[in-house]
Parts: sequence; C-alpha cells; structure tokens
Amino acid sequence: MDAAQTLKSHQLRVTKIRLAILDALSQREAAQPYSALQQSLGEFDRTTLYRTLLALIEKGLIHKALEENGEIYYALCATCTTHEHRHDHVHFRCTTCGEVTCVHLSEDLKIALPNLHIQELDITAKGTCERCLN
Amino acid sequence: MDAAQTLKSHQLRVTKIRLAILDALSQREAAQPYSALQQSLGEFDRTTLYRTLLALIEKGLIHKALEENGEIYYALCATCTTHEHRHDHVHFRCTTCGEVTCVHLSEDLKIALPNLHIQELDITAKGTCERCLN
DNA sequence: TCTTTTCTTGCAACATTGTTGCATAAATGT
DNA sequence: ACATTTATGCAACAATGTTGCAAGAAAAGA
Repeated sequence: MDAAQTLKSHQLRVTKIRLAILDALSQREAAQPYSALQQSLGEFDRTTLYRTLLALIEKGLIHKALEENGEIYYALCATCTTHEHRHDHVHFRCTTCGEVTCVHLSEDLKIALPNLHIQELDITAKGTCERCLN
Repeated sequence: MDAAQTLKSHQLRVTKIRLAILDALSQREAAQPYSALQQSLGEFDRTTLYRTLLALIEKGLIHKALEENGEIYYALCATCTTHEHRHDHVHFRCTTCGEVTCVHLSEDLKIALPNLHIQELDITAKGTCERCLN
C-alpha cells in the first residue's frame, strides 16, 4: 500500500508534509531523530512538523522509538502494528554508528516485580549492530 | 556516610547546591524530574543546577533514571553503585501516581538478538505501584 | 590564620524544541 | 466548482540545554 492510501485508511488527509514524513521514515529501516527530520523537511514550518508528528502518532502510523539526550527518535509503525510497547518489541541503538532500529524478539519477555503490576515494558538495548561488527 | 563525606570521597568540593541536590534526592526513594529539582532548588541559578547535575552524574553520585516527555528524572546511585545500566536494574514508573523508582531484579535479564552484540539494557516498566494497588 | 590556587557560581546570551492561537490555504465531499 | 472541514504558516512565548566570563567560595599550603 502506498503512503497516500495508508493515510486515507487512517482518516488522515493526504498532504505534502505527511507524505514527506512517511517517505523520510521509509527510506531506511532506522528511526530518525527529530533534528534529522527537521532538516530533511526544512521546507515546512516547524510548527507544522510538530503537529504532523503528533497526528501521525495519534493515528498509529509512527511512534517514538527512543528518547535520548533530549532527542526523540521517530519510526514507522509498519512492523509494530498495533501497540508500540509490546513485550516482544525492543529498540536497539548501535553505539558505533548511532542508528536506532526496532527489533523483534522471538518470544515475549517476562519480568515479574514483587508488589508491582506491570502493564508495559520499554526496552532499549545498546551495543553494536551487524554492519558495525564486521 | 553523610552527604559531605560522599562528595569528598568522589573528589567533589562540598558546596551548598551539591548538598541540596543530594538532600532532595534522598528525601524520597523516588527519582525526581528536572522541573521538581528546579523548583525546590529555586534559590540557585539554573545554570549552576545544570552544571552540578552534570558533575554529580560524571562522578557517579546520581544518574538519569528516565527520560520521558522531554523530562529527565534523576535518582541517587546509592543502590546502583557502579554502573547505571546493569541488567538487574529496572526503572519503574507508576502510571497512577507518576512516581519513578529504581527496582532490582533478583536475576539478570538476558536478551539475545541475532547479529547484534548487546552491551547494555535500559528497561523501563510501567504499571501500578504497591501503594496505588491498595 | 592568611594567602594562593583551583574550582564553583551567577549572569548574560543564544540555540533548540515544545506549545498555542489565529488567519490563510489546501483537501475532501457533493 | 462550491461549501465544508482540516491543515499550514506565522507570531509568540515557555522551558531547557549550553557556553563564556568575571566574581566568589572552597581547598591547600605557608
């Protein structure tokens, strides 16, 4: 399904910046930090970018993959369909090239904490990615 | 060991704001968001607060427990002695009262991802805390 | 205790991002 | 093509991050 169809099927109007954001996030598998989006989408007003990101998040098209050092990383929800924070969904940051990617686990993670009721797990793994290992 | 001694043993001079920050973070078990620190430490310049937090982090006295919605939560490293991100160390946020606490797991978490070399795990669990469950 | 040295603080200044209101422009339904 | 609904751009302000620099405070030595 192309980006325009994706937008329509989520009750969103097809506009230039929305297509551009989806396009930017589709380019690479990696999540994009806000500053990178701001740069590549420089032709649009930053308020518009701000509100568009909000809208796309609300409709479940993209999500915040990671928040680090005051920077928020955005990624498509292509893979993590319904909910962002499923227990089989992990964000990985390569400490060498800096890329942030969404990774899926073969099995759910289970953590039990005494006296606490856990609803959601937010996991960021850091290390070296395949490309940087070689 | 009192705060002054703690500072000295970490090659930090004993100053008013450092004692105040350690004091603020010792009050409750919970991590404090930046805005709360800024408020309770209103008598100091915010640049000083900024630099002091950096210094305390660098010397391993405190750490960033959580970064969420643009707010950074700080906590003492009392428990998580050496490294922040040990695999048996989890941050828990109660979605009812909002408190952020450091929790220790009885056993290390192990996650293996194909083709990735994981060095560090950063885990935030969200749910309901003991107090709010009752 | 006084002096010297070194580190810390406060202030000014600027950048980035979050956030809202409002008028104008663009997208959708008929 | 027109009416309606929604999105965009601009202005404006708040919060936080960040740096340089001069004045003040803490530590070390005499």
